[in-house]
Amino acid sequence: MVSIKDVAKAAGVSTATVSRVLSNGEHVRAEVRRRVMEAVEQLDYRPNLVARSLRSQQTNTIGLIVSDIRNPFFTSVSRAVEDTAYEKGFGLFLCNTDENPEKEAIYLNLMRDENVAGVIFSPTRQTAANFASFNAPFPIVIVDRSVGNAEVDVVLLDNVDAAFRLTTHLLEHGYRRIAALCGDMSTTGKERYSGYEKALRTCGLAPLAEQAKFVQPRTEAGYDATMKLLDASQPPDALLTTNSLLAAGALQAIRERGLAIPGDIALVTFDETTWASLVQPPITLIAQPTYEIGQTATELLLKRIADPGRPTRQVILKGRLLERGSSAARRQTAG
Amino acid sequence: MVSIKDVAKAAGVSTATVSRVLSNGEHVRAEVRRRVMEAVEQLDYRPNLVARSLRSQQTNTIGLIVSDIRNPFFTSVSRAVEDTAYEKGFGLFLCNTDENPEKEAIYLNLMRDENVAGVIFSPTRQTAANFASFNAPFPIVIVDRSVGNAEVDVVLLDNVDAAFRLTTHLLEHGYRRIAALCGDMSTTGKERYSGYEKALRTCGLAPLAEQAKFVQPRTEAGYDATMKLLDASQPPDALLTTNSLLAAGALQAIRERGLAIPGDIALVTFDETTWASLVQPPITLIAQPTYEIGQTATELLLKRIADPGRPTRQVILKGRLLERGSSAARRQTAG
DNA sequence: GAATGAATTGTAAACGATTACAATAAACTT
DNA sequence: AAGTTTATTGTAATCGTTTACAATTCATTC
Repeated sequence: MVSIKDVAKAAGVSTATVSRVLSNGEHVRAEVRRRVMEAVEQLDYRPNLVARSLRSQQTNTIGLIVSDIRNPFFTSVSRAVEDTAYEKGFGLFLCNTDENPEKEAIYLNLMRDENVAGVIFSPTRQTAANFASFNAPFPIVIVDRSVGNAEVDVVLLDNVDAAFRLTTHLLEHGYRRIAALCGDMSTTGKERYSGYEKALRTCGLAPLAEQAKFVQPRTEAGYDATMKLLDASQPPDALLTTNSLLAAGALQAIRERGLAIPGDIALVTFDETTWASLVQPPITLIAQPTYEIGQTATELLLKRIADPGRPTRQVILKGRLLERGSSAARRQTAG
Repeated sequence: MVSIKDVAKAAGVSTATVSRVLSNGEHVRAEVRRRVMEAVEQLDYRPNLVARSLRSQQTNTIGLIVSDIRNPFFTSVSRAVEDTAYEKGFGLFLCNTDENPEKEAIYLNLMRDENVAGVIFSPTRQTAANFASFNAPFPIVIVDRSVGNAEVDVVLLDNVDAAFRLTTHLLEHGYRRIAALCGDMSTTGKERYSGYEKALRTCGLAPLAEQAKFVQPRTEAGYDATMKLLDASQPPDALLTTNSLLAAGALQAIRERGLAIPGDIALVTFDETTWASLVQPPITLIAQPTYEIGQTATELLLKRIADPGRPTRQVILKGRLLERGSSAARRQTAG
């Protein structure tokens, strides 16, 4: 493997000069620069990034730590992150934590060991809670979740507002017994529950204790919880889930019980997916600007890497309510 | 940041001894080992992986280069790769190429610069064709695609067989005018076309030229191509697509034209997705063992990293045909 | 008890870049 | 023309490890 020494020798200069040419080209005579570039071409020299990192104490890699890349929300965010990082000359390190605080800690440590330039992180509530006490040697941008009072860059949806609107939409369409299935590991689930509750209270309703559940953000958990709701003595007339995995499970359960959407029960959720619009009836949902979230988070991160002292920023984005068939207006009944 | 020197000082030994304790613990007295470990604990020392990489000329990072992580097939594969790598103490570098040979080259070079231990790669046909000429300084395992005659580890589906079975399934269910939409950037698309054609010929049929199309593996392209097929003077009575993106586009088009599945046209495809089983009717498809593919590829890669001289292996997996409503038996007609 | 060998530890040279500092040359000043 | 800048280049230290080799200790053997 050809090193900077070989280039220096070939060009008849010192390694310092080669380095200068390659880093910015300044402080070098044009003629020498030309000779060096020629040698670089000739030898097909490519700087060893590991050596460069060691000496300069910085890498061109950022980390992305999410619960599961298979969650369509994170799939899309990750693509945006990778695109944006790529444009700016950064590589992407991917980590799946399964909402497991231990894996989160392990990966954060790995990021430290790898000396990444920064990390985009979607933490569990648990980790988010004592986030302030964790002082990483690299900048972190939080996505999709919120972290107590820590001074940190954040990009996330206005979850309370989004859930409020989604619930209000149901209320306005005549639904009254509205159940909610919320993810139990993230602040996101909690916040969306707040919005749901607020909307109900605004109409003088209270969320029924047995109808608002916090469950693991997984399809199977969505299925199980929905089955229980449907089999209750007073089943809901509408169901709100806080992510697409829960929604998929809920839909399966509803289908399995032979119930009609929205005739027997309405279904609304968060996150646009391929299936939500292909299914009959298509699902009403709050679409998050996933690509924008990933892009913004990456831009914030790169800016902070460039200028660690800059003031932190919290970017709160609004969701877009896509009204579709799964929550069509309810025929007026006695209830 | 605490370095190995600090640990050495604290434990009253040389850095070499600390290194020995941390690497395998051999050739060190038990008592000294204990002292060193104590110092490590005390100082919360973590080895700098960048320095380690530079000296030992190897990293614990592998690269994953795919066209687009948002393709559900790759989403799932990537998760398996990350899981398996994580278990073995390796990190994952993620790259999206958009089936663009230039980006492929750029990322392969980046992997070289980053000195990754190895790469799992799903190349375009173009790159696959002159793969033999590209000699990377790291081992590569190819997934999902095949590469001419190069001696290299490969994990992929038996595409010809899978497409043959899928097409035969259609034929057996009474479909005769079977069109195919194949991805145009990969060997996979070509191979699946072969299987499709072979099945037709076995029945004494020939694929109609205007009905077998190679298109970009994107939803929009699937939509456009399907529209053209449906608007032709002799539209097909069945449509086979070679991946889930094309299938989603095809389904949209069929819906938009108000046609019934499978009454007016059957639809079958490759790759299990959330939507394929939720949609009405559910879609008949060849399910790939995506997790197994990612896992196997990673295991092959790690084995080759450990032993570069080992013989290469080609793992050809069979797809599983899931017969569902979208290809239900056709009522016998004059045709 | 000297010689031999094994086990343990330290010294110092890598790995391949960047960069502070010194050295030299060239270009201005006055 | 001597002194002062300024621009260009090289020397060598450095980043934090690993590891070849030498050195030391200690037990074993004859």
